[in-house]
Amino acid sequence: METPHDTLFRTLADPTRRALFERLCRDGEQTVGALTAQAGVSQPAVSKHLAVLKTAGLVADRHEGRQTHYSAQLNALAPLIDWTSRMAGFWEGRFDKLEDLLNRMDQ
Amino acid sequence: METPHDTLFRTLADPTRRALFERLCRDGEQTVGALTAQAGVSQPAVSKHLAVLKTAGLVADRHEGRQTHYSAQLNALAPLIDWTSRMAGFWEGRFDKLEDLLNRMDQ
DNA sequence: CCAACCCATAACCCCAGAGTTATACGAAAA
DNA sequence: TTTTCGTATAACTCTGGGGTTATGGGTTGG
Repeated sequence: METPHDTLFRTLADPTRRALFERLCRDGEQTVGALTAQAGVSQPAVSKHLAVLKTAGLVADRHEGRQTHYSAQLNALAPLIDWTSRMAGFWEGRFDKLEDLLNRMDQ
Repeated sequence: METPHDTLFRTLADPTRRALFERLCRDGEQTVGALTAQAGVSQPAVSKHLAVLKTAGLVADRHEGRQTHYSAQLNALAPLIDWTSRMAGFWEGRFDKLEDLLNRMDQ
């Protein structure tokens, strides 16, 4: 069986795929064509990556006529945050960890 | 060129390797033998994974006699936190995001 | 209806990398 | 010194999965 962490890390490990997800986070909903234009790989490759992202719950698709719009689903990152927090929790106290996060976000 | 995010995600994508890192976070410093005993793979495989983790800065090694002790380096997770925060930042305001993180840590 | 278009799927190639066994190397023990 | 132990490296195999081109399946426009 594959845990949510397995799925997330594996899905985000590929640079091309992660770039697609980042773009959807940055620029919002995009069509496959728009994504392909900047992906640096062929359209079928983009479609496959989007399918993987969808399976992982990281994106959602919306069909409109003959084009498909994809959008990022930020909730799917929750297991990643959980995992990081847990790893951090093994080390330092809760408040230290929080402080770190806040400082990091401030800069 | 490979960004810190690339390295981190790629390194943590493998379940066996991530399990090794998690164990080092949980139980602290461990010898290769101790890690091998629970890894479910051969000792050379464990050594290779540890080498990859070391290259990524996720672990440090300490030689004592004929055994090598490995320990987790939590600082190396910083780019992962940065990345997650940045993705979250594209979506919601800073306070909403913070609230989410706090809620998540509370449970 | 037919053509052009957008996207998904099929079929295939190729290689990075995770696993193995065998072996080399340094340190402790005999 | 010789042997045994702990770990790293070498050499190799093999599978997963990311890339490609070709094609299918709806959808819009002429």
